Amino acid sequence: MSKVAASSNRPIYEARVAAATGGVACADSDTGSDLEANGHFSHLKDLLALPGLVCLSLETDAVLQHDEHPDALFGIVSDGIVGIQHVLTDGRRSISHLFLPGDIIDFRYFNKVASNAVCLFPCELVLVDADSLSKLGEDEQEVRSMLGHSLMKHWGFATRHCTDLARKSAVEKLASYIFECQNRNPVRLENVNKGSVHLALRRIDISDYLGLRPETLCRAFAKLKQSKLIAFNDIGYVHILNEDVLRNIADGCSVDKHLNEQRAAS
Amino acid sequence: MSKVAASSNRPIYEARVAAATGGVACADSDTGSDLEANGHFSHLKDLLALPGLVCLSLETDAVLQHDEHPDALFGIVSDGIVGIQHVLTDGRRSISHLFLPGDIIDFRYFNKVASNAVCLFPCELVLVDADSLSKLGEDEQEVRSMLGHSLMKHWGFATRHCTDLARKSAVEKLASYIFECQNRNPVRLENVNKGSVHLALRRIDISDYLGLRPETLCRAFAKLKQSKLIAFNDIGYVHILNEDVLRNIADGCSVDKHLNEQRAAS
DNA sequence: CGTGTAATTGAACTATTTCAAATCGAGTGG
DNA sequence: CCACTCGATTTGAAATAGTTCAATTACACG
Repeated sequence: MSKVAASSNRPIYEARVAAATGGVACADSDTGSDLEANGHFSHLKDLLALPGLVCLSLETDAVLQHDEHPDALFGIVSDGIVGIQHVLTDGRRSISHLFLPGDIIDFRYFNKVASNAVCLFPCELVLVDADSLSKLGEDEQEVRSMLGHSLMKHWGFATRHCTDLARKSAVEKLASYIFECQNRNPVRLENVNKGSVHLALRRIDISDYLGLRPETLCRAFAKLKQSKLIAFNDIGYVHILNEDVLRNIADGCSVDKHLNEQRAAS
Repeated sequence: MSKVAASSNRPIYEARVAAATGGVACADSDTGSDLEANGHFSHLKDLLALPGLVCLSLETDAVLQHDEHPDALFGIVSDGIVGIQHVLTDGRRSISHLFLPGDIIDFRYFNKVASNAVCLFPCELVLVDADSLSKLGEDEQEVRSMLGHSLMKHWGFATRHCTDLARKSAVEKLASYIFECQNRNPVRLENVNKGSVHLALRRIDISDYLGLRPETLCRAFAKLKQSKLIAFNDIGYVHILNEDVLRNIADGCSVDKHLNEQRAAS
């Protein structure tokens, strides 16, 4: 369980990285509880304390090569963000799925997807193989059950993301994404400034995730800002000013009506 | 295991319906093998032979009410198509996921999705609960493993569908959908006329699935037809005339270049 | 204080939507 | 068997949201 690379230049996950740098086995203080909170699984600490787990450190844009770790059953994202990226022959890119810290990447059918798992930031992954898993004894069954739940949860994310992509306008997609960040991001810092949501990704990645060009995404941000629904405070964070209206927009309540009202009033 | 309604006016699944009408327990001749082929699971026959399983017959547009069957762990679609449908407050509709005959709908996290499972055709569903499952004895574990695999497969479908929705043009989406039908549809009839693919859904449902308006979908069909890439034979079926080019389009190889070449040549 | 990348803005262009109208097809009743 | 009806599908023309491309600004880093 050696570390290949360390440190991250992002401020957001600093606390987590610091904890993880001490080694995964003793990451049961702070990181552990975050992971647990996200995974709804009480035995994650035991799982991470297993001997012989491989801990991967990957740089931004690194592709997760499953063939290099054929024994790995699943991987837990302990830091960074992994995206499932698909590139059309054309060159057009899209990100279809996100794995945030605490999320589990199930490798069992991974090879069936013609896309790559790409690190959108420097990432830390803990790989779990069947052998290590069997050392858990009677808890192994519970881990496998957790795997199933994790999978179902991610199927839900993917399904919801499809509804975002299918019929929503750029502004609606963005509003929906902001709430997705609010719900999924396990980072505790957001509790400090109430209503402040970390956007997790760079603009370009958000636009790939939402099926928009960066320019369009930028204009969507501008519209929400002009309409006084959100404000930018720190870099990478947005402050939700009117959660009700923003949620209506995310749910597809004739966006423009709301936006035009707001903009006319200002 | 009583049948509420029977018969379907669609020609496609006639064989299956006929087999299933004899009762699920004895559907191990034809239907069983189809289901098996789709589910990659060799014990489905044993599973379907379990006593006490609930067999649901649902009409078109019926919503699958999971609360009415709280004990059900999962359901196997034995006939018809179930779609996960989401309606925006606006009224805009989208279908984010499809369950075809042989597919397994996992109920464990079903309530976490704010969408409805809607029958897009008259459907037959076999519900499996934990009690019945435990009667399988040592095979139970294998069934649970199969559940995991099914889930992973469907996560893959959802992920791929996201890439279709995100950046592809109407024509590309349609081409992609045609191949999805070719791959996923377990109906054997398509083997009879080589190259003939059953489109599974009505135009309106395909358009909901692809995030397009019916008019746009229709124009996409027209373009593929004009370009001599597909032809319509029987109703609901398309014949693929140039699989290579169609696949290039589906993979996003600058559609219009291809289409314009083809149309110029005609 | 330059340098390079990411983010933003503007203006022309294009694909998709929208709305309205026509056509098709299955089922119904005479 | 044919006319009729209702819903699904198709076609057309105008409107619009998003893309494209080019240029500018902002920002982190050495």
